[in-house]
Amino acid sequence: MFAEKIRQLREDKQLLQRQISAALEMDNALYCKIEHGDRIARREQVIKLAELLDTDQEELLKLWLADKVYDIVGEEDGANDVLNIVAESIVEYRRMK
Amino acid sequence: MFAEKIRQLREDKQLLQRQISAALEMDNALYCKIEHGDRIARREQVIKLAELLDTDQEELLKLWLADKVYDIVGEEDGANDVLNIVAESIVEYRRMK
DNA sequence: TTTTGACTTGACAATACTCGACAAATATAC
DNA sequence: GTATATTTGTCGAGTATTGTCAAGTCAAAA
Repeated sequence: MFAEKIRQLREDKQLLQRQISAALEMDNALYCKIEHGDRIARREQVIKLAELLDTDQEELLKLWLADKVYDIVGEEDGANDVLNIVAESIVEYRRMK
Repeated sequence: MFAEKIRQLREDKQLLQRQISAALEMDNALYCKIEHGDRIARREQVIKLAELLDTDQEELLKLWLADKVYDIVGEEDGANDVLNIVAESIVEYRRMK
């Protein structure tokens, strides 16, 4: 998801991990893990990444969030029900505001 | 969501918070917070709760998970896109297995 | 109006997690 | 072979979460 995406983008731009990690001011080992999905980036890092990789920030953030959600429901049965409940309650909540 | 649900169920059964919290072996203050949504229960607690409240375990777990997902995407714009991405990737992943 | 019991809240302590750093291992190219 | 890029494991520091305690409100009973 997020991981594969940034790998792809990086390779498309022919950049090295260490170039990215330097720009993000993070240890290369850490960036490597992020690209593998072993670690989760922080929001600001994602934002900066979008810039570096020259891709849409919003879209990248969505993938990043999707990963986080997947971590919670991915293995669960009834995962889809859960997603529906959430979708539903978002609609409801936003109507109130 | 989860919070309101367990409160409702408890009241329906005419139980006191301290009866629940005793059965769950937790401080009553903590249970109170959970019932308010200030704190998140752990999985085993949810399972035990379903039993105590005489309700469907699966369903209660779904609400509990929904809360957690909501915590992640609730405030985000594009939340629905995120949910769709996740739903999609669940389908995909499960096909592979 | 005191008292009692149920519930709530805030501040703190104890735990559990995550991040980032570093070293070492593995791959890939030259 | 060397050199560079990537990957992996582990550890401490920092962060966040969970649980405890004491003090609080509120409503109904005495």
